[in-house]
Amino acid sequence: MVNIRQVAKKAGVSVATVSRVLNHPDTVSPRTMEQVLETIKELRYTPNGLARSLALKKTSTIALLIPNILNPLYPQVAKGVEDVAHQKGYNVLLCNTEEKEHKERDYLEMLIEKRVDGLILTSSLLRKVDFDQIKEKQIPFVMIGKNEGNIEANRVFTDYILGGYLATQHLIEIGYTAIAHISGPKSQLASREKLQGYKKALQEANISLDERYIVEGDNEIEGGYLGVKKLLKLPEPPQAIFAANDLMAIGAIDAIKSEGLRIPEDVAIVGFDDIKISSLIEPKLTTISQPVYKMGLIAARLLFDCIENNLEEDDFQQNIFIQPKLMVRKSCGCEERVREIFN
Amino acid sequence: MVNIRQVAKKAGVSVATVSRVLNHPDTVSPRTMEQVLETIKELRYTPNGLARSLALKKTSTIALLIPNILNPLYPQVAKGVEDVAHQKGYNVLLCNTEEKEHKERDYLEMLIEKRVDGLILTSSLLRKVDFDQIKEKQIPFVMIGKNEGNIEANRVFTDYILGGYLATQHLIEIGYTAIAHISGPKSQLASREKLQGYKKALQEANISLDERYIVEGDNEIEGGYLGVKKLLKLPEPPQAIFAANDLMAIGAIDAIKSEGLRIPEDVAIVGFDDIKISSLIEPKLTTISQPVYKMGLIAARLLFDCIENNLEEDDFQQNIFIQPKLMVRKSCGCEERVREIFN
DNA sequence: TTGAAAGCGCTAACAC
DNA sequence: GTGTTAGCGCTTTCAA
Repeated sequence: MVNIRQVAKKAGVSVATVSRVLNHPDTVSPRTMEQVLETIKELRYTPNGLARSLALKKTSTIALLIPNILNPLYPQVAKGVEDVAHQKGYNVLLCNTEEKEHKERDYLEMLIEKRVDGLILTSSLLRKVDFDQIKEKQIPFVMIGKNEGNIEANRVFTDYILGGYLATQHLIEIGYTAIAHISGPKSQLASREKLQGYKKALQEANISLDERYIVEGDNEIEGGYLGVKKLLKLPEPPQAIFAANDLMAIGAIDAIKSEGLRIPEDVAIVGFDDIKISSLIEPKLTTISQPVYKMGLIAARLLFDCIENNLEEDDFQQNIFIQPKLMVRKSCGCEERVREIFN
Repeated sequence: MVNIRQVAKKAGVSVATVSRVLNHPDTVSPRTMEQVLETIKELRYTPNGLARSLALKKTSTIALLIPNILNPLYPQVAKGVEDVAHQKGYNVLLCNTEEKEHKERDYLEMLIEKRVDGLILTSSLLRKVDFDQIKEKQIPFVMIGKNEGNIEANRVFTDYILGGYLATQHLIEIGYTAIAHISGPKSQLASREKLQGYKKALQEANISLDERYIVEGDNEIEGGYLGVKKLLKLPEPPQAIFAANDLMAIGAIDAIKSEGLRIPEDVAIVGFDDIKISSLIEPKLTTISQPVYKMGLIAARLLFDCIENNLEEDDFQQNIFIQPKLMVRKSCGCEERVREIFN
């Protein structure tokens, strides 16, 4: 591939001049400018970004680590990040960690070697040592979602305790008392927080906790399906279920239907995430919404703030809190209940 | 950040030796090896991949261009690509082109500058000149899906004409004659091919084509919704609809329900893609399946073949054809019809 | 087995 | 305005 020297030679100028034409057009005479530009076109010269990055110590590349690209939540985050990155002239390296700590760490290593300008970590499983490494290498990073160990970092997150609380409380308000919870993997902080919110709501309403009503899922459709199958086998099956994410809620709905039961008449469901499909399935899913696309945007902007202003990590440490919101639709049986009350 | 020279100095060896330890461990004495490894750890040295890539003319990075990450089809492709890339020790740059030709071209430019080792293009809008550029720069690439102009390339694709044909033919077999089609943007080859398959099936069955039965959508849920609204206003609304993708089919179902009509009794629906959600909505969607995850895998493997064997583009030009498959579920009314026949 | 040194292609400080 | 040149951090050839 043709390089800057060949361009310089053919244009009858120095490499510095060619470089100037590309990077500081205003410092070069119109005449030379034109000449150089022309030979660039003639030779089909494409500057070598590696060399450029090496000299500049800047790659114009950031990385986005997500646990599972097949969960519709994350493409939304990715789009948010990508949108602002592209606008800023950056590329984004996509790393799908599959919720494997070692894979995430693997990636981290590769990314440091590649000298990415910044990192966005979602639902990270990394530990303090890993973050110490990132900080030592002075790589700006932003986290989406909280994680174990309460790492100091710029962070965009929603309060899952509150979310879990809101979901459960809504079911309680409607009038249910036998409320089950299909949680995500307990190994994840997010799952435990949602569970905590669930418990808090029950407690506040003086509903005693039945441990059999809490089943652990995998945050996938299948997990919701299996969870319901388990719950319905109980001597006293629940009247309502709070699923820790929409995917599991969808699986739950599928399972409930397969048992010949109706939603919400026989079993009410509330999900979490408000993925697009949730408002399109039958019955439309009542769920807790978190604006993930926006979270991606915000995280990326935060990251670029760090990158561009060369902020020390400790300077500004922002924790941006995103409020989860209850989206009332059909699956919770809210309407039926209201009708009942007013008739 | 600490560099190879500092490691060499502290370890009391030359930079060449440090480099050897990292890249050709077998050519170095155990003693030196150990020493170097130790100082590497001590100094927390992470090799600079940029410099390495510059010297090696190899970045261990490939790029994946997709039109719309929010369409569940593409995360599947991305996962396929990412899975094999990661296994090969490569990173993947994700580029969301939003079906904008200029954005795709923009990206291409950036990617060439970054000297990616290879490219995977899905549903590309690029033209011959762009591909000429890629070829001239000798960047291996694989295309997923056909595109305008019939570019010579390694390619993994499904026959959309056949897919459209299969979908329509199935509706005809069931007994429908008033069959509408909600197409994707006609500007896209894929949309036109599906339409072509639709027409072919009608023609074969001697059903005359009614142009009012063909409406153009946007491949999004909304497009399907709007399409149905338009179709149902016709003096003789269709009994069945073939939607060019599942997203539009889902929108269509929503619209049909909102009109108080039943599926498939009043209007039958067939989609295209078989995204995961299709088997979970009510009624379960009959659709044409293309194994996109596998297509991603295959495309990536093909790409790495080119990269690793340094194949000339013209050498081996593979066109891998993936068979679309009809998935019969509920939305087409197939069962009802069968029951009718046997009663 | 190891070291010296020439490149990889670019940027920017410095000199003219 | 423009050219010369010293890096940026690595790999690899060649010689020892």
